[in-house]
Amino acid sequence: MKIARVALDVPLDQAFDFAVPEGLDPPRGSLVVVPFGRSSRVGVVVARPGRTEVPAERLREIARLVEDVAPLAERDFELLEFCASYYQRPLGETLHASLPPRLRQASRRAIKSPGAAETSRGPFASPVETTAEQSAAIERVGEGFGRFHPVLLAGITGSGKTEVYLRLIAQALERGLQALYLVPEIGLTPQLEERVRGRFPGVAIVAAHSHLGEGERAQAWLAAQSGRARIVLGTRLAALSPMPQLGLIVVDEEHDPSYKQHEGLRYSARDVAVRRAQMAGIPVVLGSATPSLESWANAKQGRYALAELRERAFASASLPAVRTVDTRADKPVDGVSDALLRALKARLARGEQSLVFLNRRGFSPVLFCRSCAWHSTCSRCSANLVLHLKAGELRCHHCGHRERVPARCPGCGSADLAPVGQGTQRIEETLARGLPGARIARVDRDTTARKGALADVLGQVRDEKIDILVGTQMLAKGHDYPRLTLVGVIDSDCALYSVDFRAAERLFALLTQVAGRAGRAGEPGEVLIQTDFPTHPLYAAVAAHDYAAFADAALEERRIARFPPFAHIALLRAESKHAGEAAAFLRSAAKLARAAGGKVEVFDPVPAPLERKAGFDRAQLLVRAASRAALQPFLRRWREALLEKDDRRVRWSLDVDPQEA
DNA sequence: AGCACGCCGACT
DNA sequence: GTCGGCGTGCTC
Repeated sequence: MKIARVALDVPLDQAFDFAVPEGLDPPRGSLVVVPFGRSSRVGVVVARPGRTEVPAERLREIARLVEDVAPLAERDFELLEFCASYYQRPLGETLHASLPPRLRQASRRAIKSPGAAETSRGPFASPVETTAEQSAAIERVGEGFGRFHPVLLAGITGSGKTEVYLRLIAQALERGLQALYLVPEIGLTPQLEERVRGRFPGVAIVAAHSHLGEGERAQAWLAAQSGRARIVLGTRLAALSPMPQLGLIVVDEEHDPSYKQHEGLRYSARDVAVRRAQMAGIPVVLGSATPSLESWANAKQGRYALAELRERAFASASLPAVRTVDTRADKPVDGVSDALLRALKARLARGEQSLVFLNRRGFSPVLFCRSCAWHSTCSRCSANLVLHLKAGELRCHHCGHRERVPARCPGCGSADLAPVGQGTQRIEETLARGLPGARIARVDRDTTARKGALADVLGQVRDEKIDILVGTQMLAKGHDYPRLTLVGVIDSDCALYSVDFRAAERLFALLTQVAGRAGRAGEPGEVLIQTDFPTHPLYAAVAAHDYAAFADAALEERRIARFPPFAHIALLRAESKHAGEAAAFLRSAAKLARAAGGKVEVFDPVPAPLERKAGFDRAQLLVRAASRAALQPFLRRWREALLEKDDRRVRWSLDVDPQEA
């Protein structure tokens, strides 16, 4: 009897054996439909053992192959095996995470198969000349075709990194290879997709991201897997899409935190991309104006090649002048300092556009009672409820809970309730009051919930129907505004005293990115950062446009603290509805870890940054090792021990290379 | 994860 | 007397 070992989308480490029916002989990597329990599921054949331990009466038969899907190629399969092993997740779950939702369904509608498209192999003309720096970068990467060749492309905003990517992709296509182009976010910015399509006429290009419909997702995946698609342009999920002739990987904005998945298989698409390039023996370009400290250290230590773009691609575009506004002297009124208000007025008078950036939506982050010190808190989370004045609601930004704004204090009955602090709504209101006649648009998750709403606003900005944009970090990413000459930053100091070890790195990246929005088309840009710490070295480095100075100082701090990239860490997260049980679980997990120890340092369990979320008590436990080689086998042993003592009242997960710790 | 089974509390 | 809470075990 023929046997197939099948991995299913269940959080179990083992695969399940099935009998293979007459006439079928599915190789490893095949997608099959199997009866499981009382339902039918899609599984992936992970092995074809000669025999099975499962008694014949319990062995069930594979129902059928999943139609129209070729088996996963061995190289793609091995990448997913690596991910499962490295990120400590069951193989079945990992394989399924890489499949588009529609292919995971045992019964589904047919997927429209696009005809075999002719695809152009170039040569592809470029509409622009490259600078000497760009040419050097292209050469630096291009010499690595056909071998593993990781390159960090560190290029200031506006230095023309995209042109470098496109020229390299052209080279890959001309060699008959596929290219994978990863970006942090694509569903909201169709411009890039248009640009890529415009650049490669006649080439089959697919986008892969979570904003696609299920049918489109499945089609894109199949096109990538069959080799029909020559360019896959996508977000982190595209890092796992199968590509038989992959010849080049580009990871744009490689420092961006959205490359890390925060649930299930907690992979870093950037790290997976590098590993994938290594397995396939191909070049990978990591591009950023503010590289992650990991990549910067890799480049400095020679593990990655380094290509730098220090000048803007258009000589006319100078870097913006970045200045701090000392908010101890120039006290902001309702969030806005006099200096910022005056600068905005000057732009209005000149018919230029401005952007005011504040990473907090809503009207004010808390409602406060002046007679009894009551303040609005979420009953299910350890967080304040944010006042959303227009909606007349208090909302929790962590669990989604909402309630009506009380007319009187729930604590003492006083009517003296005051909004404390600023959100984007309040800044919008402050500016409308201070700048009568200005055309202001707010852009945050609340105003862009509707599909296409963001594109509409950005269109209005382009058509110069908007004078001032107020918004959250949604505005920081990739859009170009030719008439925008001023960026105001309202309150970024909170990141300076965050407990998160990456907070400074993220703030530097964010400020550099928003600063890059100012003054692109020949007009000089200005950036005003409101702060209580105008002489802080981080702001000084942002003002000097000196990433290297910031990064080298930050790396030195990491070295002293023995944090990544000078150590490798993992976080065991636990949560429970029952008070204290998450912490208790972690205490015994720490004991197990110390027993299994070896070269791994085990910290004490601590409450999670958001200690209570949606009614769950949350805690975490950090472990640290000098190298991946020391950490990985420890994690494997530890996880097995934790699975043994599994307590269903506690949900737990391991986060390898966590973003926060 | 789902889904069944099974054993104790408050209600049509 | 039952409905249903969640603790436990199992899925080839």
